[in-house]
Amino acid sequence: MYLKLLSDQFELGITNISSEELAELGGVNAAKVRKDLSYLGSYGTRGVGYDVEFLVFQIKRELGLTHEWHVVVVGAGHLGNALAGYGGFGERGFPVGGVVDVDPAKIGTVVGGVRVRHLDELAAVVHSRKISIGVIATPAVAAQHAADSLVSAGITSILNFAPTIINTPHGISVRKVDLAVELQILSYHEQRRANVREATKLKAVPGNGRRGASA
Amino acid sequence: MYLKLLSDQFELGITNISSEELAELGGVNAAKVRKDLSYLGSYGTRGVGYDVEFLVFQIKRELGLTHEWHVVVVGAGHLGNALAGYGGFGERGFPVGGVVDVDPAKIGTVVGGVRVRHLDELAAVVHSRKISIGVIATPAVAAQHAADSLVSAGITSILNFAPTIINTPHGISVRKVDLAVELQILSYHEQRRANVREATKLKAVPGNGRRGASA
DNA sequence: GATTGTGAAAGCGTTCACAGCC
DNA sequence: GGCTGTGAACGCTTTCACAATC
Repeated sequence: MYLKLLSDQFELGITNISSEELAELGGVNAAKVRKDLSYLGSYGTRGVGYDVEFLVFQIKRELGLTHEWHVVVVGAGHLGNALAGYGGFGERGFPVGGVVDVDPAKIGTVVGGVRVRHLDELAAVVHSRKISIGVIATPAVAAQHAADSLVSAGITSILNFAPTIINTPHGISVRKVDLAVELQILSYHEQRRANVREATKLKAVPGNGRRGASA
Repeated sequence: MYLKLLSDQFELGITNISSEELAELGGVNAAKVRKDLSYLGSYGTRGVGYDVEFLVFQIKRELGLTHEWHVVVVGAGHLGNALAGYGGFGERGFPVGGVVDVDPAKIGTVVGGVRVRHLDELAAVVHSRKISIGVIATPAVAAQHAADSLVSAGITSILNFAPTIINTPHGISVRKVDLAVELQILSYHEQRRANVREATKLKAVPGNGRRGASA
């Protein structure tokens, strides 16, 4: 959040910012901002504030965003195509270094600017392009095989879009984007809204108020 | 998490479960399980445990998952196609009730089992199919217009896949799936691994150990 | 005078421990 | 005896408040 806010401010030409201003932008407490930023080091100036550009650099350094991380996408279907062509990938420091699939019809086609190669060549692709992150964009049944192939190829960070949980050895970082869970959270909000509407409707009917109910 | 674990156990034929067993499965504390479940009501039986099927129903009821929530996908590109055809959508209670786009070439084609209609017809699609959740799968530049159209059509829950933040009136639930943030988290893990490798390498070189460093 | 950096206090979620119940 | 439900204890995160610094 700090990286996003500070980058935006820098784009707007703001060179210096106080914890109070930053807290306002992020909707959090100013003391929390100062304590959070203090973990990076003592980069503020008392009576002045923080240098926006310097802080952006320090946060990027901590997150490992001072250089690019190449990603390989496993699966050249609609999802693989969407991810490889996604505006937020290459532009934000994660260029697509490779796309692999098992479908002969897809191998050789160009997706996201790179030529699709066979899953069996994954290790070669990973090593020649210095790829460090793998993205699984296969159907559920192929996800575990994709994960095993990525681990064999030396990948230690995996982003899983398949609707199934993958098993990996200890030491591998896995993030799962679960669309069903996202929708479940939204459905919970919808359900609460429906409950409120229901309660309001009941209250509006005379004689239906709960007896003895206090404010 | 409880819903997932309990559903899995029910599939396996387990009809009763103790907080201890459930805690073990979820890798959490048994007291936490009991306290969490107590918010649903007192559905356990002392000396026995919880009825798995009953608990699954109660959790689903709380989350609003006892009936289906129809979704409309805005954007029939690769991402829209991937989402509409995603294994975790319809099967998990979120059938795709409509897909809309603005590209004349896409209108009329079939995506995820439904015919693509024009964005201008969104309100009609939403009302005729009783749709309550909108999914934005457009390029960044079109996302705000998509959001405005969804809100105008009466949608109150939006799942945003576009790489930009959308503005909505108060009372609208918005979830954003930010691929760049997912990758940033993985890059942080990679960076830490790289730091550890670096530190190990330095330690391995004789005479490079930090003087006065304790265990 | 303004703002940071940080000990101390407050707040909050988690865990313990046991009374209550089957 | 076994297990739940929950008040109390604990520990971590957030916020306050102010000395240190520009």
